[in-house]
Amino acid sequence: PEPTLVLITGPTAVGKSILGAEVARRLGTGVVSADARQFYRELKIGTAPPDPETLARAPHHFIGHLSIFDYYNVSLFERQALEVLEKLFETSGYGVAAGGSGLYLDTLCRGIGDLPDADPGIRAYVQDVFRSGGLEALRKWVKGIDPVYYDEVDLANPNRLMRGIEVFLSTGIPFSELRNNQPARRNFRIKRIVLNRERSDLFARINQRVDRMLEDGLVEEAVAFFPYRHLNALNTVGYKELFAWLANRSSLREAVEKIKTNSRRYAKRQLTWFKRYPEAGWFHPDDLEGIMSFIRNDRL
RNA sequence: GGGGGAGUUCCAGAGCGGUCAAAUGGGGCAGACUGUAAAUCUGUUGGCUAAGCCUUCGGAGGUUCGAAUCCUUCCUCCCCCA
Repeated sequence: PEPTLVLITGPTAVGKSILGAEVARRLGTGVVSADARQFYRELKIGTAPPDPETLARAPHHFIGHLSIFDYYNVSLFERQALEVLEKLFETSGYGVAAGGSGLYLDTLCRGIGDLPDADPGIRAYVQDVFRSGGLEALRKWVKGIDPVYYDEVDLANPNRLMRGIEVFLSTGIPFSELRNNQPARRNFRIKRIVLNRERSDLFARINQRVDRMLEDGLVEEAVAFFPYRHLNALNTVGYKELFAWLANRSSLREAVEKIKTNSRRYAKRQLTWFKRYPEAGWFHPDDLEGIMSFIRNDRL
């Protein structure tokens, strides 16, 4: 039979890790984490990685496999994760992917095309142009090298504009031509589970989790990484707000509140993303039995 | 007790006779998203039988064709002198 990839996703703090580990345990397989911040081994508190007990329930992959100094991207993740999944499929016929990074999960399901990795030098150069010339400069540039992309992009979004430019600069081919929108073929079935709970409950959990991180030493962790605050891995909720405080741009109190509201917003953005899968099964994290039967029901 | 200042839409805070359902920011809500993604970006935010109408700018009166904006009075806060 075709192997099955069980995707377990949902907003931050909903309870993905524990449920994902338990589901993997029951299926006799392992967990591929799809959390773009738990990749970094140095970030031990602010990214809320699974605790030892959870990790012990099933083999986990892609948690702390990177350093904050490493370059990484979704495509790298796609290749590596697919490899791990193949092995999991061989032993149990199932694989579990748990995490809240929508783009990473999507890439596992449908691929992301084949483009050269970003060249750090080129990226820095394009960023310089943005810094000095602003959005206008980027727009003009994109319009000149790739009018098709210009008509498609969100012209207010610097990152999107810069990506198009960066790709053109490193390949000489317009981004709009290189981007292929056909989903990749996959040799496994996908069961998508979205975890959710009442919003008031979710938000309360988020707030509590932030308080717990603070007790666990989030501030100390942020202080330690302050010198590296410009690294992409540290442009992360929980750290960037504390960096603002450390740079004297806010009070500690304000920073903590900011962490909470930014986490809530992140959760909302995730929910918006997850709403696009009509085939997904939405469950409360406590409904383990419902989830297991959804996974085992071949007609769904 | 005397003197001065303030009460604005969820919050902060502009407005100081019409162009005000009311700037701006925050928060909320909704959304976008194929290589930075816990990133980045957008929209919306009094109600309705919606190109129109209704109810809002501490309360009550008043002036005016017309008030959040002027007057009277009441209530509540803040500051200074005593």
